[in-house]
Order: sequence, then structure tokens, then C-alpha cells
Amino acid sequence: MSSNIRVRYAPSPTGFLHIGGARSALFNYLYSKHFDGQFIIRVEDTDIERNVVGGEESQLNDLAWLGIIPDESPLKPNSKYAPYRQMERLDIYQKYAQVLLDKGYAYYCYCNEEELEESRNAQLERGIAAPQYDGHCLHLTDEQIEQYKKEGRKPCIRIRMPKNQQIVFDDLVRGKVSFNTNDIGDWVIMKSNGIPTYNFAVVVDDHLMEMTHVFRGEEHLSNTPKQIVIYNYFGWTPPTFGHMTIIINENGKKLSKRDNNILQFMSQYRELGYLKDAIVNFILLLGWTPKEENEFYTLEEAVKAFDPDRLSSSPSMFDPAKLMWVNSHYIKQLSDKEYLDFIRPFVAKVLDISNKSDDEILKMANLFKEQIHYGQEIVDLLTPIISPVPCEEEEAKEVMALPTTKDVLKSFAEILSTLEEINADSVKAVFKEVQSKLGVKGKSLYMPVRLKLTGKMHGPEMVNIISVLGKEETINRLTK
RNA sequence: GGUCCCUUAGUGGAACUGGUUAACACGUCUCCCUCUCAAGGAGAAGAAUAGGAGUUCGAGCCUCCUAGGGAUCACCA
Repeated sequence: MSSNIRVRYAPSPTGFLHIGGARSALFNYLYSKHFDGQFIIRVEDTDIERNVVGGEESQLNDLAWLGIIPDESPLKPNSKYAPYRQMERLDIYQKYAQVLLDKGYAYYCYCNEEELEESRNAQLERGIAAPQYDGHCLHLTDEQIEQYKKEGRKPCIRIRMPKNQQIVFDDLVRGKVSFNTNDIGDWVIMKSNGIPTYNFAVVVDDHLMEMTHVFRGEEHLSNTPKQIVIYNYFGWTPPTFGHMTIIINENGKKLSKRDNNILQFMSQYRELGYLKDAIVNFILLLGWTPKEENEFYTLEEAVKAFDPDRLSSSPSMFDPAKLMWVNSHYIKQLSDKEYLDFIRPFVAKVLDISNKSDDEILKMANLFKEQIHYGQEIVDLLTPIISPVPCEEEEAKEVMALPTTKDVLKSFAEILSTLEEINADSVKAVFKEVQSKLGVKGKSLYMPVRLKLTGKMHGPEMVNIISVLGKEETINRLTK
């Protein structure tokens, strides 16, 4: 069963996948799959100055990692719509620009940067708040054109905006939105290098690729009337638009790539040990709320539950604390095997695991499974257990100076050495025995052992640490 | 500045076509558990729904005005 719903995510390979992009992709994906439609990835690579190598590949990879798999993409083209990279579709845009030119809806413009700047400043000086293209090239004589050509100027193509026309559209997120064309100047559809601008290419592609819905960030809201004018000139039906709220930082500003205190890129979260399910779940809740009170959703569940009516129209703040909480929730859900696979690379950062069995690694990593928020956290937590450094804190020194400490350590090591098997229960029994033998209990019993073994006042339960260290290593450290 | 969008506790946000004490979650705080840190359990504090006016028996929900915030105004996407 499949519908004719077609939606797309259209990244530009000017960088790597960031939170906003992932969210955009996710919601488009959810919408398409909720209605049994197709999800397409089209690469908008017309900004040849800013494209970065590997950008496309890494974005597609990160998306795939999240589970967002396209039905069509540059790597999985449908011949009916291919190609899927705009730079491979240049002839198509040229053709459609020519149609507009022929119909008189567009015209060549020979103005150069300085002239445009000059005109803009002149308008500003006259008190015009939003300067527009002045229409200088709208009525050029043949002589003028000849002159420009002789000067070697390459023209761009501008669209002629209709006058005094109200552009109204029904936004899935915001309801009725309207703009007046008088507020929009004649804008460039084809740059002088023959490459289309975003607002033009996007219309041609969305139409040719038969997109039915477009979910994108609010920053595109003011682009929409420009695009609708093109649809109208061609006599095409525009897709249904939905402009999602922007994501803001803790200062209420749009999340920008320059925000240093918030990680922006998917790869960074991946490296820090965030789980894909947690990230999907977290991003899902950024600007969308489920009808049910449950806020945990797998991607599959989200597809089922997704309802565009519940997209929020006010900005949502990216809250790293909530992300951590969601992630820790998912970590706790992992099976032993999943947890091991997930945590192994982080354990490997502090411990040579080449001659360790899976079981040993898991046992060690399980010490912290309940408390870590993301994988990287285990590195610092594990360090004192693997290679302890004596604690210099005043409180620690006091514990070590207790009159009972020496005896505690000594008899603990003695009794431990008689054990057949080391596990939580047997170690607990050792503590009990030392306690009844010496009459020392609580802090003054446990702390000396803890400090001697890990050099820290804090950490997982003592019995678990000892179970992991094993008899030999424990005694070794206690008697050193 | 023009245009457009938004405004419910620190944060995300719920509240059916207007109908009683404005949900829930994160965070914060307290207590319990406990050798410690976490985790977990129990509980608490925190919002006159930006302000004002109107419509109505009744408004967070409808209308208008004001204020604040944001987005956007490129041969970037």
C-alpha cells in the first residue's frame, strides 16, 4: 500500500549534518512514512563556493545512522526523477528559465555588484526601509545591451514580480500566511555563472520531482511567496508547506553553527556516545508533541504517531540536559550485548582491551551503566578503577589516619585471600566478617578500602568494584 | 527600518468545537535507600497563561490594541 505522498529533505553539502538539518529530515521522513509515501533526499549543491568535500556523504551517513533511509537519493535514483544533485540538473533550470524569459516573466540583468550596492544605498538614503532591485535592466535598449556585452558583462536572470498581488498560502504549522508582492523585489533566478539560485531551483525540482509536501524551517517562511510566484508563472500547483519552528539556544537565538556551548553536529554526538534512538527521540520532541502522555518513541513508533497538527509554532529551545536524560534512559534499556558494543570503544580509551574477554569488559562497564548519560562519561569514571592515584583531599587523609584503618585493611586482605570465589555476595560477607572482628563499621570500614583501591572517595558500590578487580589485584592494591 | 512569525512555571510544553484546583516531562529543592557519587523511590516548591481592552453567563483558547522576542530582507541555501 503506498500513497502518492512525496516529501524530501534537501541538504546542501556546505557542511555536516547538524541538529536543525536532522530535525528537518526527521519530520519529512515521519510525514512521508506516516502516510505511506516516499521520502526523497535531493542535494542542493548550487553554492559551489561553500560546498565542502565529503559533506554529502557524511550527511547521508549520519542520516542513515539515525535510521532515516530515503526511498530515492543520489545513490538510489529513480530514473523518472533523476538526477538528484542540482549541479547535475543545470540544463533543466536553464530550459525553464528560458520559458520564463520567453513569456516576459523574467529578464536579463547586467548590473554589477557596485551598481547594485549604489542603488541600494541611494534607496536607503531616501528613507526606503527595504530596498529592492530598481528595475534598471527591465527596459534596456539594444544599444545598451550591446555596450554591456562589449564590456564583457555576463548577465544574470531576474524574475519580474507581479505588482500589488496578495500571495496567500495555508501553512500546515501556521495556518493562513499572506505576503504582498510589492514587498518583494525582482530577484535573481539564474546567477551569471549559469547556476540557478536556491529559490528557483527548489521550485523547478519540487515540481518535477512531484513533491506534495514541504516541511522546512521557519527561516524559509519569507522565501515561500517568492517561490509561489514561480509556481504561478508556470501554472504549477505548489506543494503544501509546513514551516517548523526554529531551534533556539539558551539565549533565545536561532541555533547557529557558531554556538560553541551547544554541540551542533550529529557526528559529535555520535562520538560522545549518544545513542541514535535517544537522539531521534529527543529531536522528535523539539517542536512536536505526542497526543499520548508517553514521551518515549522509537522511530517506528514515531512514524505511527506522527501528526503534523501537533507541530508547535513557537520556537523550541535546545536543552542539552534533557538530551542527556533521554540518552541515559536509553542506555539503561540496552541489553548486555548492545551495551557492550556501545561502550567498548570508550572503555578502550582507558584500558587495553585486546586481551580482555567480553565478559570482563562488560563487568567493568556495568559498574556505570545505570549512571552514565553518554558513553564518553565512562572514561573518567573508569580511570580511578583501572589506574588509581592516591587521593590528596583532606578528608581522605583523615580517613587513612584513623586508628582502625591499618587493621581494617590488613584483616580485609587476609579474609579475602581465603575466598574461593569472588562475587558481590562473598565480598559482602568479607566486609561483615571484618566488621564483627574489629567492631568497625560504616564509613570507617568502607572508606579505607575504597581509597586504597581507587584513590577516590566516590564511585560504585565497593563490593562490585572488588568483584571486577578480582582477588589478586584487590589484595595487591590493599597491601601496597 | 519594511515584511512575516511567535508569546502558558528555569526549560519543553498539555488543555477536546471557550466551561471548575492550568496536565505531564526535564531541571531545582527535601526526604528515603546507602560506605560515597550516581541511579532508583517518595514528596515539595515554582505560572494571576506578556500587558490592556472587548465579545460572552463564562476566555489560556475568539476580536482589537500595546509591548517584547524571533525570522527574513544576497548573483547563500
